[in-house]
Amino acid sequence: MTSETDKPDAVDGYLAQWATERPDLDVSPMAIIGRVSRLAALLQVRLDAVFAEYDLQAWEFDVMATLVRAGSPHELSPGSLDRSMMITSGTTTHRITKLEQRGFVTRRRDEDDKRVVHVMLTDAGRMVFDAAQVAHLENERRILEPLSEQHRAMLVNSLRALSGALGDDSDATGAVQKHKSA
Amino acid sequence: MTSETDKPDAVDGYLAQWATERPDLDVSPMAIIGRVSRLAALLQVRLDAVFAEYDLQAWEFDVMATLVRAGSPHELSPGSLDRSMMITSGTTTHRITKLEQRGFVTRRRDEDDKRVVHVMLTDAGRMVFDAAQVAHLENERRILEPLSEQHRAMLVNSLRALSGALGDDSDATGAVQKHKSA
DNA sequence: TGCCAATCTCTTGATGTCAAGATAACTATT
DNA sequence: AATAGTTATCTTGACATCAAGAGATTGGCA
Repeated sequence: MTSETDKPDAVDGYLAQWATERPDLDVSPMAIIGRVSRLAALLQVRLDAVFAEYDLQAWEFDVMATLVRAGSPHELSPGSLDRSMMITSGTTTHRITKLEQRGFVTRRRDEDDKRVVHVMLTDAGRMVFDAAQVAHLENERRILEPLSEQHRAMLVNSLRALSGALGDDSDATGAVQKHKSA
Repeated sequence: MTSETDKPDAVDGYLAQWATERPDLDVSPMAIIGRVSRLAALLQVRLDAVFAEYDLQAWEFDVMATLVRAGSPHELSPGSLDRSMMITSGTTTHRITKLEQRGFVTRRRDEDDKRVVHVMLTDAGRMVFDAAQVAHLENERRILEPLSEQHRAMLVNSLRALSGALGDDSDATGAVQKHKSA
């Protein structure tokens, strides 16, 4: 089931401990799910280090990336940001306020629908983001550099399959319904 | 590079947006790193739902799992828990205190070295954990059920390769040095 | 037209986490 | 012994996040 060719990692260590302590249990799903969770945490540390060089938090980069990705004029409503970033509306308010204080985004009320706010990236925000993004992508490339082309292709394919198992299709804007298990 | 056989997921959507907005940038690393991060968040929601059925937070399950995994007599020092769980000592203190209040663990000072504390799972804690773990593993199996055996094997192998790229070898007890790149 | 339900943003209070440092206990060297 | 450095745990203050709901605005339907 698991290849013997690769060096055992920390999750292999966990699995071995469980095999000793609870040999009656089948803990094999952890080989996938536990690894995804652990790898995400390890990756985050590496990504944060580069964001810090630009005096940015990962969540600040995230907000700005979402605005840039949206295309010109690089503005979205708080509600759209909620859904894109898998966070609650209170968190979005907080993030926008902080970024506004730093001069990276501005708030503007919609004229037609006065409930709506438009969050727009400022020139200063765009400049910081563009610089950070280049470094961020270099960092990501550096992290993946030890992987063979075959391993990268396998990762993309199998991770996409896992996305499918989780129902994360391409028109899922990012929203996640908590405690609503289909 | 990326297979065309699988249904596009949300990350494919992001990549397409970047291809439109910044065609000059090579954002292909996101196909792996972005997916791992997103999948971890999506998985966490699914795992939390089952923990909630046992009135447990994921971090409570984590602490108890670490103690059980350690083997009889199911006790570890706070420092060991820090390192196993990739959290800071302050967080560990808080977690132990909360679990102690719920009667799931006890603190005991070491007789020989009075700096040291032993955190031990209580019978009540062990009973709750054992029940939750069975449900948790069932949940993980259910999540992975849509995946073919081939996809699962690919996932394990390629994720382990990514562990290797991140230097997460089997004697990495869980400790992560922040901002100490190489 | 007037009102009710839906929509959108923001507020509040609680919680888990971290960084930095305080406190206590041990160890090695003199 | 005495002291300095090391180790282990806990404390403090700041902060990002969430759940729940408040406040404001809009749109549909009587």
